[in-house]
Amino acid sequence: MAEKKDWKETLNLPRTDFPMKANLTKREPEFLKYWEEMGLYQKMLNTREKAPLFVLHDGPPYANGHIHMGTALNKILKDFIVKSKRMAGFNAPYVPGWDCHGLPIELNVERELKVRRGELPKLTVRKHCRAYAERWINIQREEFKRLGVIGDWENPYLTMSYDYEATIAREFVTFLSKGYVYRRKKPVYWCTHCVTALAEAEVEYYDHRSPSIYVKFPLDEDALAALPEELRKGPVSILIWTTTPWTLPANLAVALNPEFDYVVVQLKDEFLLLAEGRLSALAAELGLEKVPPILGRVKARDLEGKHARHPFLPRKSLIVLADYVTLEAGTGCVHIAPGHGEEDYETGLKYGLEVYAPVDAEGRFDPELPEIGGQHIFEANAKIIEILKERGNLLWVTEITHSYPHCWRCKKPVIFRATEQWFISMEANHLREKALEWIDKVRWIPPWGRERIRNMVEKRPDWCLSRQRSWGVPLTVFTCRACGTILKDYQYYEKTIQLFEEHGADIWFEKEAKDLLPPGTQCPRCGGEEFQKEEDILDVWFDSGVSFAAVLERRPELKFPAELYLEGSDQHRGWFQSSLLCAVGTRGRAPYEAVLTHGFVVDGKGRKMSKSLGNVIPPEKVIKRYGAEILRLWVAAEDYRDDIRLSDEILARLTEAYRKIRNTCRFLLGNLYDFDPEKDLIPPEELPEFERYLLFRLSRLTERCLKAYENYDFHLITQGLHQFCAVDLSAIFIDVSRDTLYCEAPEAFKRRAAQTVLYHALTTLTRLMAPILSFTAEEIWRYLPGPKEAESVHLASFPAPVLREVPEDFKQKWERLFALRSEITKALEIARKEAKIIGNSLEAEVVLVPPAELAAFLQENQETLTYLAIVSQLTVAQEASSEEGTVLYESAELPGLKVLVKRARGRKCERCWKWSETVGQREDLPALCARCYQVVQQIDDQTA
RNA sequence: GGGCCUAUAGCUCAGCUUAGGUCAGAGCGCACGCCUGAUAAGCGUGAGGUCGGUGGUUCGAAUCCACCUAGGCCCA
Repeated sequence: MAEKKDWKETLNLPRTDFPMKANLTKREPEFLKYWEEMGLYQKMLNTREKAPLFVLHDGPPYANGHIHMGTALNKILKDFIVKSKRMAGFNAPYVPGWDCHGLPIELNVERELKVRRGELPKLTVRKHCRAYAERWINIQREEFKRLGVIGDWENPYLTMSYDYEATIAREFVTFLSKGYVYRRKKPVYWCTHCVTALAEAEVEYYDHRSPSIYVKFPLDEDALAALPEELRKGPVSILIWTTTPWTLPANLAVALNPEFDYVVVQLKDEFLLLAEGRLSALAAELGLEKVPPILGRVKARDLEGKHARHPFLPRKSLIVLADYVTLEAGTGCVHIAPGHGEEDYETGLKYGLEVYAPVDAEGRFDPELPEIGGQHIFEANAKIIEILKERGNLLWVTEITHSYPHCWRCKKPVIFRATEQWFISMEANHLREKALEWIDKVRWIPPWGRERIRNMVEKRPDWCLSRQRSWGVPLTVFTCRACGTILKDYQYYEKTIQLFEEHGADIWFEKEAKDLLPPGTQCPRCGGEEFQKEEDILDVWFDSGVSFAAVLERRPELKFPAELYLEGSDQHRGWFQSSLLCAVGTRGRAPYEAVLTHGFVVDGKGRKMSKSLGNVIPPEKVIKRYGAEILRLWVAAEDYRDDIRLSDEILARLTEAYRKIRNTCRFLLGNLYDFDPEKDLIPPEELPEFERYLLFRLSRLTERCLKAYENYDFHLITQGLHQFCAVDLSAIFIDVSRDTLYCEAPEAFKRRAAQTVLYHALTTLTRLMAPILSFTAEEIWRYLPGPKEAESVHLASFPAPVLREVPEDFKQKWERLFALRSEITKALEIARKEAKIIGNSLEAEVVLVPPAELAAFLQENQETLTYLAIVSQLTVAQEASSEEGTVLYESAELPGLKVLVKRARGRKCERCWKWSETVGQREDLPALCARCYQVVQQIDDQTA
């Protein structure tokens, strides 16, 4: 007897070099290099030269520090959009940018150089800042590229490039010349020791010991008159509490909360007005044995606009309402000095009070002030307390320790002090109103973005543009030295802007006003010829806010307005808003048609990532361990409109999902090794029903994915692709078709039909996944059989559905067949696990006993069900009973259906492993079933 | 404290807003089997949910309303 033949050689087993193991960490850099060398970005544009433009305008990240998960998420989402829009037929350029100016960089540079603000010349600081920003741009650029994000990385936009700086100045001057810009005092953090304004970020909080005083503001006649009858008997004073006596000289008002109940109480021979909610606390603080009796009640609203007398200056203090007054401390009555506090300032604006701050840069009171003029404010505290005592307006004095802002350099306490600042008016030219109109016209995704930015724009104060710092674009303003007139006309600044184009904004600090102005400039008001240039720089939000002018309008491949801005939801206050205001103010419309927002990256429990919680996962760590592809898959799998969770478990799950998709594609490739689509592809209408049904399922997937790309619903795509791989292909089509693919003759129609489905599935999946799984799609692309549409998958187009429509009864028939299949598998599982009469399903014969309504259907589809169930034999009978060695299962899903499972008849074919009574019928090849005998004969004939 | 948002099985998501009435679904993971011709693969079955909580509207709510709790972004 001949030795046992190895039937494997006669089978069409999968063949492919496509590796099962992704090895992403190693392979990704190779693809990046390949894309870079082929000039992929340029080619992506070239192939869509005449297509309609879709401009996604990049919001510039700050050029400081490594990228984090949030910036990675943002850039990956943008990459999905750019790639998918291109595949969908648009010309989708992507010009990344960086935000380069501003305080954080300046602070870091000072730290590196170990110098304080003002110790180095501005130009020197600026030079170092520029180099610093450049350094981080280069680092971040590489980090972004590593994520597989394709764009014009060689020509990004930088807010510090000369032409960009010139644009900033140009746009500012436009605002200036159109009358939006004005100058007004506003309190800012101020260090009297360092003699400088401080930014929020330059302030640190430490405990500080301050006087704590209760001060009486005697009511003026108008206020007394507003009191109820019974309270008018004697002098009544509003009682306030403060820890900064030195701000009292600047007091212009006393604020009450309109919601609180105010009372007048008698304390010894004095009548005091305060909030009822603070009365007992006050009594305790003063050490009183009992709470003073309430003489009457007062409505805050009745006192609004009336007056109190200043406790020691010959001046009145306006009684105002403010809802930020709390009952947590003090008396419920708050002393207001608009020149020395943020809230005081806002309230002052509301009531038309002067922004009064009689304190010089070094912290000394104005010389004109009686008794305290010329004294340093902190030293004057004691003197002021003494004066209050003399006037009889001090009720109580102690000391408290509380958290108080300090200068980050000299560690001394800072103050709020009003200084001249530049603003853009929200009211000039109806800026606020027009911005709100455009908010309504823009498409906000998700829709609540509109409400959010609307609330902010409705309430926001005028835009304070000036910063007392070095690293930025100067507020290009000239003022006449003689009469103080501000030059607002555009013509005065043309030369400056020209010089910025050539030399950058440094030139403003290098040259004098006369060299920046056109020759012979005279003040339009007084004819003066000497001018002063402004020294402050612009808020960096203005820099990025005009990116539409510097980038969209100036780059030939882009256009204004953009189709889309896409940033985190914090940018409703930031870039979305600054861009909107800049564009509406100068162009009369929003710079974007639509705004898409994403949430923030949080940990597995939904908590924000922070150093103190120790739950930060840097992108680099994920890339090193799993590869950028897994990071991309993560971005695509989560609904980014909410907060986006990231944890080890999530990454583990995603890795599994990735493997499933990859392996499914590998199987498809392996079974197409001898398939030439140009020769072997079968038109859908000629395919058998099972194959047609799968193409229909594939087409439904295609349509759903294309729609999801349009709606930026990437997580639906990921779920859809994964599910199709796991269920439609792996569990159903592949499992069922394996016999056909392996065992039929290579060119058999049945096999080619199955391969046709595999081919369509593969090319469709590859394209659909390309924007998301960019590396893997490209890898598969290289192995695709037949001629390719393009050298890179990213130069291809999205697939069209192969078989969009099938008749309704066809669909129903196949849904029914799958319902039956699932009942058969349940029965098989019982036979396998409980009765242990079979191992794999081919060892089984199934007898179906249908209810009457299914009888005909089962008869007609007996053969189909046999291969769908992957059993060796399947028959339909009227009746069946359970005997030894069989399993009888009664379906719950399909009432009346019984499934009998028993061991298959005949013998196992050594080639195809199906059981058949035809095995052994041929003496020359007794190990084979009839089908395999025939196939092997055929192969022998051909090779002979 | 204010504005906006989120909360469905261990994980990621459907369903909810455009009309409240299939027993709330999917994939993964898990458990238990099978296979060894996708093999550091593949297949099957199964167990998992008070739909964040409490009230309300309704004959009936995961779906509508109110409040609460937890979390996020932006302010104060």
